Amino acid sequence: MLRTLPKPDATMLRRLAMFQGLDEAALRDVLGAGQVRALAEGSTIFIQGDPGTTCHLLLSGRVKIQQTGADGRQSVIRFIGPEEMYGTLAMFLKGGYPGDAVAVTDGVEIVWSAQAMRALMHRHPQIAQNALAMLGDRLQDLQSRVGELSTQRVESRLAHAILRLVEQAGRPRDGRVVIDFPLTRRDLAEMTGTTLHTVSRTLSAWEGRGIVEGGHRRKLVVLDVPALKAVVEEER
Amino acid sequence: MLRTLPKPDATMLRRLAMFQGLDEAALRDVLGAGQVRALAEGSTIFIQGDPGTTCHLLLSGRVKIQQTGADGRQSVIRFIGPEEMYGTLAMFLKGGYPGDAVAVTDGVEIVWSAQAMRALMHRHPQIAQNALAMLGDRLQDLQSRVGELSTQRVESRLAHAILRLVEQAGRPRDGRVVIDFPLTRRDLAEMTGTTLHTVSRTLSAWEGRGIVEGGHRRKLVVLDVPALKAVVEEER
DNA sequence: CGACGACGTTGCGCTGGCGCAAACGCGCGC
DNA sequence: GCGCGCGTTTGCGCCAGCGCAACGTCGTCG
Repeated sequence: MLRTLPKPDATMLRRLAMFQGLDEAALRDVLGAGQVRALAEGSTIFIQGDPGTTCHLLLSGRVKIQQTGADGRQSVIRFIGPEEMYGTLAMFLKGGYPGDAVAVTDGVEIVWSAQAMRALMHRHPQIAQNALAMLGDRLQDLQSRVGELSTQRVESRLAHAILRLVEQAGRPRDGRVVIDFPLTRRDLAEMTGTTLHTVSRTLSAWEGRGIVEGGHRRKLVVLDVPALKAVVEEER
Repeated sequence: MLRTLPKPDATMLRRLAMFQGLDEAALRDVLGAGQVRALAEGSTIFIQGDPGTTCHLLLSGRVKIQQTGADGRQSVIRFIGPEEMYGTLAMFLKGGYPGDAVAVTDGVEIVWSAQAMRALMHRHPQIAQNALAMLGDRLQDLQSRVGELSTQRVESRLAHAILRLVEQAGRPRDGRVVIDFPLTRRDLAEMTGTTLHTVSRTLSAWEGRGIVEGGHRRKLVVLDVPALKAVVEEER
């Protein structure tokens, strides 16, 4: 598993927000500083609280970031898809990684040591600028979620969460949208701040109305995206 | 109001996380690029959605950052106290300022244009690094609040919010802690994602138990900090 | 191939907290 | 000094959603 895999083309990095505005040579420099490795489904990549010593770029597969609160309650912070970075800010945080990272499917990623990334940022200040902009976006996103959590009701929040997943990981397939990685009711509950019971009930109701189709685990099919959007908009 | 006021000592900046690790000359450079100005109670400093063209450092007084959601619902993001910066990330955000900033008391601040701040970051890369670390902290804080909002109940959230205020703006006064800037029940409600009714009820209850003392508006006195902490910890 | 375990579904009762509504008190402006 | 208005308090009814619990279903491993 720790065997080094062949590296992808440096031009791939150009698509990433993190490496915007870098020239060819810089991209090769960036790529050269990282290690490619495989991720096995279910394996833990880093653990909440550990000092942030790595930066990750997922090439394929899917990774779940989850947090355990002081009271032991879990919450799912986000899902990472191909060509997304994660664990990047931990190197700047006193508390280390803010959550656990677990591979929910097999996958491949590039890893940089925090040291290497710091050196890269030093050699190419544009990266730090980009990181700042990305963090800003994340912050904004989180802030909107705070607003959402406190004002919307469960149904809206769930609809919103699923729409995010559709946006990020949805695979259109003759009119429907398929989210085909292991996504439990518990995950959805922890993403929306509710219980798996309520998620199950709501999803059942939607299934009855032809909005979604819940395969039993590891698959969620959205039949009617507009209907979900309607649920989000729904005034109380 | 737009009259330029005398600038404070450059060494003051050294206390700020944003300017850690800068030498004397750099601090003077930073200070020189900003403008000092007065803030009148009730005045609006910037408006949600406007392009982020300024960075602010509050010297005295108190500023409230609030957000209006798509559904028109308001939420209070945070309160700014002396020696805190705000509006700093808006220059990196596509959406401009993420919220409105309103002075809740008279005050004095330093303002930099986004241009000037960008130039400063370019001349002193350490500032960008510091900004990254600060953003990271903010992100972490927000993430914990997301968890809190979704799992804790109103009472805990309210207690937590008040404790934050005590921490940040509390003035110890013979055993009690006084928060002496205009803080309405509505503000507290919008900070904790509840209604002013529930806040009022809860505060009344606490008043009965000798935990707080609610002056009618513009003042909140916390008599028993440990009791509040106990409320936060309280298992369901 | 049978049993176990993880995940999902559903019913039921309870309650925290919201919406509505009315009354009150403090401070401000006239 | 008087009245008006904002902020607050409090009562009441209601319902979304949680906790508990039992049951169903699928995948897996011995």
